Amino acid sequence: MSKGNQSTSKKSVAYSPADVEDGLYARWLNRNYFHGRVDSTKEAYSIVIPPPNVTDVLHLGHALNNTIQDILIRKHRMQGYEVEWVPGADHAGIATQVIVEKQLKKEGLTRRELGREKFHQRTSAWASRNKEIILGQLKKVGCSCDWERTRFTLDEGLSRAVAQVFTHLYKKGWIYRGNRIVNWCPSCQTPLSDDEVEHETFDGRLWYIKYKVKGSDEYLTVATTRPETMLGDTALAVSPKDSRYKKLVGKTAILPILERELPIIADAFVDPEFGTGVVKVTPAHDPNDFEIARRHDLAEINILNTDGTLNENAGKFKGLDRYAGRKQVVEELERKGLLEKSEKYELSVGTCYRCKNVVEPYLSEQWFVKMSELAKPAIDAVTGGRIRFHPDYWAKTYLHWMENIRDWCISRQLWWGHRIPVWYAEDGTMFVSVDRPTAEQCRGYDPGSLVQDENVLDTWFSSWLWPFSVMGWPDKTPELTKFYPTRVLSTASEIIFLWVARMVMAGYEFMGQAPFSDVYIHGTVRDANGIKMSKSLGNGIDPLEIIDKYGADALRISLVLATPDGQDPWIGRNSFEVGRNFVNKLHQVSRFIMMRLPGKPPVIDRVDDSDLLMFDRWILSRLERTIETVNEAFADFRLSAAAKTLYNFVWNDYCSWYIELIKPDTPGASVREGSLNVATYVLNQILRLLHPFVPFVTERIYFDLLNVADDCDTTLMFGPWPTSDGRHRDEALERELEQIQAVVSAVRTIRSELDVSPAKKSDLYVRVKDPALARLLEDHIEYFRSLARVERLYTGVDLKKPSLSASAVISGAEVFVPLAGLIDVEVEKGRLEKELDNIKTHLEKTSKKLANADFLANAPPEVIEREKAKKQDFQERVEKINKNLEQILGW
RNA sequence: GGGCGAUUAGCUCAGAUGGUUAGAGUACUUGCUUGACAUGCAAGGGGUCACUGGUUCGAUCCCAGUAUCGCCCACCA
Repeated sequence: MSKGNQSTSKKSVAYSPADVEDGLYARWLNRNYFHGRVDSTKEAYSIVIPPPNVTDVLHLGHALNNTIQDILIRKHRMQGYEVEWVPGADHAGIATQVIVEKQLKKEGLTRRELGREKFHQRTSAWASRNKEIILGQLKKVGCSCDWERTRFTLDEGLSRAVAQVFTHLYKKGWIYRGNRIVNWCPSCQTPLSDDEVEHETFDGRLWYIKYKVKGSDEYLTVATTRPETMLGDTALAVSPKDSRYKKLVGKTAILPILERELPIIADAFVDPEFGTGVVKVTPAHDPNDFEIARRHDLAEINILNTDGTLNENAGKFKGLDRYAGRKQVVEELERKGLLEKSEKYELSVGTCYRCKNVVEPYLSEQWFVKMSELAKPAIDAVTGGRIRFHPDYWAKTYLHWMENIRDWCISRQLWWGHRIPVWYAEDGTMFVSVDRPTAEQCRGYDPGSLVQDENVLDTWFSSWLWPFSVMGWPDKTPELTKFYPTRVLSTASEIIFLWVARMVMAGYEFMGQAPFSDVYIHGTVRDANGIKMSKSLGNGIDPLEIIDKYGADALRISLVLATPDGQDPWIGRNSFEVGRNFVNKLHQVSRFIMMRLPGKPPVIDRVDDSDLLMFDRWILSRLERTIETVNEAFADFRLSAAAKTLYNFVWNDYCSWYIELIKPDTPGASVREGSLNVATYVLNQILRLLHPFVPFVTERIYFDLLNVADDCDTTLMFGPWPTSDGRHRDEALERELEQIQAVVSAVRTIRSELDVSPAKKSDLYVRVKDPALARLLEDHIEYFRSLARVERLYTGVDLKKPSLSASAVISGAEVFVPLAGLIDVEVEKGRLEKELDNIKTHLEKTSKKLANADFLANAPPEVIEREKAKKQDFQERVEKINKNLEQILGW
């Protein structure tokens, strides 16, 4: 066989996730492993998925978020909890409607032409298609959701919950209908809640408009960023404290163009320091002006149509778009000499979070939820520590919003969503009821003649109920009893207000307790350049593409490793190689072990303590330390740290050192039985610890290790999860191994720097300070012989340096490798001088410290002792290196 | 205007009641087809821990300020 063929045949031993993942997932599903049982006696651990919007297929952010949840779920399932992870999707009111209307537009249709019924059918079909795609994606990622309990925010059950909540709050007086200034999106033609508005900074202008004072030649100048709104002015206002304008209060000004008479009023809202100190009052298009108008009983003139064009109140500007209207108003003012000036002005304007158009403050009649009472228990829950944020600084953000909470505009002039459960009689009488009012409920009216409110509810009005509505509320279901409250809510920071905060309020109001105890806030996924991934920028990465190329396990562990706690991960396509390589490494080391295993079933769950050699005890000590660190990290929701700990343990301690140390020198020879047992035991523990992160490859290896048929009942999924009793922890042993590692590394460095072929073995001389180290090395030379390419080992306290040998000085020992004919004197000299410089620097630092009387007087004794020991060590090494250098010069 | 976070190797990030020779991955350089793995092994180079002060015997770590970047909140007409 040619070399080329060999290398291709070698490639085939690489782990192939595509051959493993789908089959295992189907198997888990078939066996119903993901289903949470309400009649279980085990303690419950539940999570509800943040329901993805049906508008989008999953992106990397979802992959990350759901991987995090799956890790928590799988770990607790292994720990013996009765686990429930409720999946589902959100109907995403505005977002979905905007997309479907765009599709209609392409076909030359509008939703009105189609009619409400047909529009709803069409949207519904589109949404459920997307929902299936999304749920399929979650399965590809490996999420162990309870698919029997999949929910959709528009499901019948959840819709009943929504209507129930509406009527409940209405009866309490916490839902009201009123004329208020709302954030109106002229493109979506619906109001938005304050939290759905995104503020952006724009380069705008400030126009100074002159208003004539009636019966005089005086003019008042008013500055505005939206000159077209002057068409809706119903007053001018000044500060009551402003002496400049005192005499004008009570007089009348003339609105330019429309020539309407405007009262000049005094209101404390006006800041005399700002602008000209005079404010135009446009009650229908500015929230402050609206308040002023209410105080002064002013008229409210709406100048806009719902689509953002000017209406009949705009006079000759009627029909113009708001911006065209602005331009023409400015031009006309200029012609009339009523525009004093205009200047550049940076302003922040609200935009629609769905369609990105600039929203208009707009007076209309809408439904609102009064929030102040709802917020109280939700504030207490966080200040009282019953709900914890991770990282905890998000609690501040949450509390700041809660403490300044404003009423929530919940009605939307859309068709896609939960219809408001309010019915009207012809005379305007209103009935609020979960279902169409019965004859009894609307006495005196024919129930059939009642007309339901045309509008729907904010999409968040259903998602804020999610933690209990998915479990069947308002019915008292076994699911609610067993699985409410949930444990953890995992999400990115963007929806803390829109969703998390509101869920807490709903949890207290309707269930009497918090919906979860911990809120895990992870970062927002950014691309390799730090730009937020988004559809519109096209910099997103499709998780399925990554799964196809690298596998779901690689996707998962790579995401977790790349996501620092609380910070935004920067992810490029090659970020996933880290995980792919790691998964393969795990697969390879398992192969190594399995190749050595005798035919009989291996012992995987215990070790024989009486049959342990040094390295066996060492890896067990390291394992227990790793288990402790991982469990601590989980307790603090530091998943990335847990993953990193495991990554390092597997790759460095287990593969690079332990396996290499127990690997027999001669090819094909068997590994010592006791060590093979330890290696297998540790592998089993590794598989368990890693299973939440990389469920597929670990389960696959587990089957192979036990050599079980695919249709057996074996699985890692139900644990046990590793714990440590510290029985094998041995610090002294770990120190000893570090000494061996230091010797091996020193030899490797010498050989590498002097360019010695790995094929060539060499002798090793180690001059030790403490005979114990000599014994340690002598006793274990057979284990590290091949790691350091050692032919014969010589040790001793007074060992003579062999001639023509390269040297290295480490703590407590000198290492000599005789390399007659291979040493380039200059290279060796360079090496030693460099090391000498390095040690000298440290020696200086330490000496300086110890020469400082203040240090000696104040530092704790153990710190002084440590410094002294360091100083001595450095000193000895400097002397030794110097000696070795002298010798070289003699060559 | 207010608040929050970040600033450590070319890049992405760890780090510690304040005393470690400041680490990892990646990229880079060199050597290696070694009977688990080239998706690998070994070795190497690379850092005034953003800046300025302060506290301290000692600061990359604590405090204050500055700068830069990012995010959130806010009725600056």
